[in-house]
Amino acid sequence: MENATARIGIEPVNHRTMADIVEVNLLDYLRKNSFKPGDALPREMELANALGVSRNILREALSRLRMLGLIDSRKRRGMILSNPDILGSMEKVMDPLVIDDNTLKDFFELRLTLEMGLADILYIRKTPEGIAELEQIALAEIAPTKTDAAFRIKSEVAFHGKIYQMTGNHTLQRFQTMLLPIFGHLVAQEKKPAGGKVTHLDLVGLLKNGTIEEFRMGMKGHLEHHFRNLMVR
Amino acid sequence: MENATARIGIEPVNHRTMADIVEVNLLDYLRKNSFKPGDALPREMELANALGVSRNILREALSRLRMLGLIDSRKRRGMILSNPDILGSMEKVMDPLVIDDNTLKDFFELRLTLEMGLADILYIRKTPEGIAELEQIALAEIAPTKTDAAFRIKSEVAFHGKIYQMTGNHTLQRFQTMLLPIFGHLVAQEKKPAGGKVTHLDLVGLLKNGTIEEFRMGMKGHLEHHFRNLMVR
DNA sequence: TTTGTTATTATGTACTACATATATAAATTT
DNA sequence: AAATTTATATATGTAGTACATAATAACAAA
Repeated sequence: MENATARIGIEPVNHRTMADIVEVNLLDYLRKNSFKPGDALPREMELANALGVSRNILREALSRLRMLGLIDSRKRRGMILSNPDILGSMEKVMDPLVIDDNTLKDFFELRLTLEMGLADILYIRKTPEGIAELEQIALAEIAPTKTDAAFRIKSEVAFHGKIYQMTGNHTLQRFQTMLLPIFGHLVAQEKKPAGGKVTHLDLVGLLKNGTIEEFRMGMKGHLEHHFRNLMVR
Repeated sequence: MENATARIGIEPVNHRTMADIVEVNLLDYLRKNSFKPGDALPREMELANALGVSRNILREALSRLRMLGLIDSRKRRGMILSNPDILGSMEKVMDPLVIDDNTLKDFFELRLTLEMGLADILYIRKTPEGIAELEQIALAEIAPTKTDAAFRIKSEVAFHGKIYQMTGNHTLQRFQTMLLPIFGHLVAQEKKPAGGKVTHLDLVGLLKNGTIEEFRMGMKGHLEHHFRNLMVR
C-alpha cells in the first residue's frame, strides 16, 4: 500500500505551477538569446506581460534564478545576468537526512572516485610547503595524547581536505567539503570501524618520494575498507 | 575600470532581500527540527506570520525550495518535505556561456579526475554485455564511411557516456552528462586537435583483459593531450 | 465495501498600493 | 567649464486583499 505507483505501474501526473513554467521559459529565453553576464534583462512588468502572468508569479520564478545566482537585481537599475554559483544550490540541500539512500551511496562512490583520480592533478600542483603542512597533520594524529574519536574524525577531515586543497582546484575543494556530511553519515553507520592498511603518514611519504602510481596505490590501500564494502553492495 | 572590486580591493555589500533571509531561515528551521521527507510543514500563513513577512515574500522563498525539490505542495493538502534533486539545480545553470572561466577549468579538471578514478568502480560493476556494447561504439568509429567531425564528437560522447553508465552509478552518470557542454566548449577552443595515443578500441581491449591499473594507464594515455595542457596552465 | 456528493480549506494566481534605492537630469557651487 | 549637490523619475521590494482551484474529509447512497 505504501507505494501505489510501483504496485499499479502508473506514474503520477506532475503538477506544474505557473512559476515552474515561467522558470523554464526564462531559462530558455536566456539561452536562446545567448545572454552573457552583464547583459540587462527586460523589466519585470514587460516580462510579466510578455509571459501573460502576474508580477507575483514572475517574481517567484525570478526569485529562483536569483537564488542560483544567475541574475542579480537592484532597485531602479533593473536586472542583469550574472555568474551563477554552480555548487551553491547543491550545498543548500546537502543534508544526509533528506537525500534518498541510493543517491547517498552514489555520492559516496563519487567521492571515492575523486580520491582515486586526483593523484594526477595533485602531482602537477603539489608544493614542498603543501606537503610539509600535510605531514604536520599526519604527525599530529599519532601523538599519544590525542586518541579520542572526535579528534580522529577532525584530523581525517583535515588531512583529506588538505589534499584537495593542494590540487589547486577550488571547485573540487568545495565539492569535497560539501560531501563531508555524507561521508560522515555513511561511515558512522558502518558496522566495523574503518582503517586501511595504509596510514596518512604513509601517504605523505609516497607523495614526497613516490610516483603518481605509487601514491594512487597507497590511496587505494587507505580506502581499501570502503572499496570492500562496495563489493558486497 | 571593468572590475572595480579587484582594482580597489573592497568587497561590494551584498543586497539581501527578505526572500533571501526567509530562505535561509526556512532551511535552518528544517534542519534544526530535523524534518524528514514526508513531514508536513506549517501552512503558508502560519509561516508568514511567524516570520513576520508577507505571504508574497514567503512564497518567493518557498518557490526556491520547491525548485530544489526540497518541498512539495498541493492545493488544500499543504506542504511536505521531500527528496530534493541534488543535481537538478546545477543542470539549470550549466551553460558554458555564463560560467566564469576559472570555474569552467575547474570542472574540466573535475571531469579528468573522475575519468582517472572510475576504473576501480568500473571493474567492480563491469559486465560482458556492457563491454560488448562499448566495443560496438569503438568499432563504429573506425569505419571508413564515417569521418566527419560531428560524428566523431557524437561517438566520443557515446563512448565515455557508456563507461560512466557501466559504473552503475546513476548520479555519476548524470554528472558526466551535465559536464559535457563544458568539455565540448573547452575542447572546441583548443588550438591543436585532440587525440591521445590510446584509442577507444585499445581501452576496450584493456577493459576485457587488462588489470585495473592497466586500464587506468590506458585512460591516462587517452587523455594525455588534456593533461599536457594542464601542465602549462 | 465501494462509489458518489458536498463542504471545507490551503495553495495558486491576480491585482493594487506604496516604500525604497538609484540612475539620470537639473541646479548649484567652485 | 568642471565639480558638487539637489531633485526627479522609475524599476525593484514589500504588503495586503480577493478570488480560483484542487484535494481532503465527512457524509450519503448504491
